[in-house]
Amino acid sequence: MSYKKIWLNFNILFIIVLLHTIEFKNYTKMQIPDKYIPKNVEDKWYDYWMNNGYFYSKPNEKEPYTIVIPPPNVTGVLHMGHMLNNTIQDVLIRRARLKGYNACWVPGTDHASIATEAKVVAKLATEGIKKSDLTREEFLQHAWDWTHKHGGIILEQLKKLGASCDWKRTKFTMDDDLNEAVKKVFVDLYNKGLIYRGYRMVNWDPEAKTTLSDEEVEYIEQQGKLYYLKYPIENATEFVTIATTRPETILGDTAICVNPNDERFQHLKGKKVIVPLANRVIPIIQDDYVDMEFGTGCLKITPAHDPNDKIIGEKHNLEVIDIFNDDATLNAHGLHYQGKDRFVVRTEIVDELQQKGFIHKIENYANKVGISERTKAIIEPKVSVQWFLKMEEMVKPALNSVLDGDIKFHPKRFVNTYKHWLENFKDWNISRQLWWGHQIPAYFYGTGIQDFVVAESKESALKLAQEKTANPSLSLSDLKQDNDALDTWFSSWLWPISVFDGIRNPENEEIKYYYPTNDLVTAPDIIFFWVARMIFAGYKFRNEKPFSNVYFTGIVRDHLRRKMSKQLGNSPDPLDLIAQHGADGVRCGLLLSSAAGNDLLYDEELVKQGTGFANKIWNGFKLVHGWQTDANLPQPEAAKMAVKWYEARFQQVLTEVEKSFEQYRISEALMSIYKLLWDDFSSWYLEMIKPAYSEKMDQTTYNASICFFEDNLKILHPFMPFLTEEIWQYIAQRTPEQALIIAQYPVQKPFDQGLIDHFEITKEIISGIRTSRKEQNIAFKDKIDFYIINNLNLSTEYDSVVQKMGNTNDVKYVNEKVNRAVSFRVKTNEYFIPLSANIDIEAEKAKIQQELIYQQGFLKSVRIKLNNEKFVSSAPEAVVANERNKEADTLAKIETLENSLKSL
RNA sequence: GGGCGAUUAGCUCAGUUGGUUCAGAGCACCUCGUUUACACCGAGGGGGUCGGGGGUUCGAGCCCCUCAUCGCCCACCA
Repeated sequence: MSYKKIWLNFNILFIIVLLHTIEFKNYTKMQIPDKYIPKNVEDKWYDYWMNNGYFYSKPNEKEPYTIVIPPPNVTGVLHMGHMLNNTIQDVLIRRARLKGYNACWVPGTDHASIATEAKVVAKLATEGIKKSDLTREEFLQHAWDWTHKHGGIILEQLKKLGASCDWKRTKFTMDDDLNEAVKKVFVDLYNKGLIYRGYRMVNWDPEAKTTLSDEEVEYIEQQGKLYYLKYPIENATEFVTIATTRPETILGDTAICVNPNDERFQHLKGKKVIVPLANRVIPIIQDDYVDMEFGTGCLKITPAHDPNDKIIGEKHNLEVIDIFNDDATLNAHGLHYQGKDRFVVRTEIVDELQQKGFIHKIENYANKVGISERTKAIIEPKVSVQWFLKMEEMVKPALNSVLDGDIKFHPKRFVNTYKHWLENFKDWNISRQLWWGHQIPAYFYGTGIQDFVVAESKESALKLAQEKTANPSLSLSDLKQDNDALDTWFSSWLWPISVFDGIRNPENEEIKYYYPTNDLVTAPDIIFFWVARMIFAGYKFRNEKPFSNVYFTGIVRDHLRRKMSKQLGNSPDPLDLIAQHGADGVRCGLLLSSAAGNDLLYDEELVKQGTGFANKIWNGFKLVHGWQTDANLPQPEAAKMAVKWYEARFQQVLTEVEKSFEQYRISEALMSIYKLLWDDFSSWYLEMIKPAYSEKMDQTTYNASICFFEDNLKILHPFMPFLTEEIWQYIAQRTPEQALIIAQYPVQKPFDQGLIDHFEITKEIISGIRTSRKEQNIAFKDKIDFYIINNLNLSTEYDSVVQKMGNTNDVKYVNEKVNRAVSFRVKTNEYFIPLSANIDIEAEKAKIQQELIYQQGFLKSVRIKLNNEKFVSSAPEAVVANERNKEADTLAKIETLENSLKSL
């Protein structure tokens, strides 16, 4: 044969082999990728879920499980807080879906009145357009354009995370139907006398030029100064010295106040002082509000710009002089400072006062100053006519439901915060001098403060106005709708009801089916803004709670405990993170360390742990998937035990997971599953049943393993939806009805605790073998002999497991110690591994000696307890019996050890 | 100023009505190891007087008092 022929034959042979291989593979199982690469599969499965409509929900015969999303700002972008929050919601929803509930997660966005308006104003400013140059309609057109351009991006981002929202239900708080709900509620509350118009001290944001609710004001400490000013007493040469942090407001002063009990100022009674610079004459009044200890004991009263001064002013019928324009520049009352900003004026007026000798002294002084949550502008207290909602009667049911536990907070401690706030709640200022929002449905027909009617439409307003004025000739053009918009929260407090159209159509099928919702997942910083108000609304408009559980997430911080923020640049871009590590990894990473209400210290290591976990599971699947079976093979003893054990262990963990979820300990649930799959399933179960290299597996074990794998995937799916669906679909060809996302969650069954306990002992024995191997430098691949002195008469059914996992020959039972062997003890049984080489007797002795010392010490501590009469007489019987058992066990163990020592 | 919460291993945290060896988990760390699923691995290991002090109890990480430190929320001291 020539070389050419040989070469040709070789080629032919090669081709035949190759063809055979290809045919063989097609014939058996799907080829699976060697690595799990999230970005290759995540979009595929999300589209699959969407296309098959698994996220969609409509009322049916099943029990509903409902969550309404905390609607993010419509033009917002996803940040780490959203990621955490929505991951938790998705876990809850997916789990409910698997458990057979009709799971409904309603997504949507909030118009975020002040935040969005500020963005639009800023955007217009870059184009050289001022808000004040536009009509309301023109401005709103810009706002809508902006909303359409940026709105909903955040919802698209949530899809990348795997959020299984019912997207057909997506709502926006300014949708027409939601707007109607807001109007209806406003009119209703007005007609019941709960909404009123009042002239009150409110928080004024000079930047956004609107009022704010008390909750929208944050207080920050500021290093300021305390100015001591001298006011000349009328017709005298004397001065009265007052202390103030805001010298510019002297121009609005309408009195000086002292405490009536203050001896120092008795002679001033009935006198008057002259306001420096303004040269107005104002009275000296007395009120015990004044703290005699603070400052000079004299207080200047500026009713227009200080809430307390306002109260005193009302009490003493003082004049109110407002010195500011809407942008906090001074108005005509500001004399020659008119038109200048309040802080500029502060500096200048101090100079002038100094020059003119009105300043006694200036001290450094730290005080708190209120700033706008949104614009960060310093709040100016100001009196103006605004709309208010009476809260008094709303509070009671809302407080009771939480105190009674009808609505549960997780963690519980937020109940205190909630209670304290509700007990001190003042009427809610609901009007805003903004355009972007729900316009107040009040219509003015005159200029008087009460010349208005409230109605859902202009047409019905007209009728009311005609009746009220007894003027039938009043026409639509005589009516002018209130310019103000409502506080954002006045629409979002209806969210759990309005998304199901429960305000306009209280009897509709959807609201009756889905309401009350089950769980609310949100950040604690909006407990007052939103959570409390939804509870108010629930009882007010449905006479029922809006949800049963509130899960408060923590704040996502970096590893230095700094809050993640754009400004600091310490927040990773969530989408980059997902692209890089996969949604499952990110979800896992976020959940692994986020107990409810605890802040989460984000660390990329956690995400890596998540991806590592995904990889581990994938590899386990590769192993199982690669096994070839032989129906004629009997099931090995070790595999039989492994199957029985894993069945029980799985059930045990399933129970743990249920319990964790009941308590909303979601990270704990994930950790239980993590350990089950990594330690129990991969490190123990799979190793126990794994056939030797190139050998086949029996059908029984194989089938059981596939079942276990499927059950594992089911319980993991809520946490890692993409990976689990991917593997699920590789395990078998599935129809859309058989997708994992809608599979049936494993059913809880009783399990054999004794079996698990016994296996724990077996693990200890195997661990003992491994330790001995290590100490003696015996490689794992070398098979060893193994002997037991079985004092406990443990059953031998686990011997096969020991043999396999310890790589030993048949386990041999003996009555006497084995010579030339190392030994270890589990419970009171003793185990021996004979050595071919000489053993180090001294080392062995030392080891036993050490164990002996520990046991003797332990015995001593047990006996101290048992010899204590008071312990024996007052401790519960079970506890005492336990101590006696410990004593007996320890004695037996000590005996064993002493014998060993002797025999050496 | 008032209230709430925290302080446990190098880090992040569990520890459920005081009682089984209760001082734990994950990560990190150290040692050894390619036994073909996985080095994103396996086996083994070290590490904490549970913030300090006092008290109650037969028994305290857990209950009480007190001090210290940190965090959060609320509040009109000019």
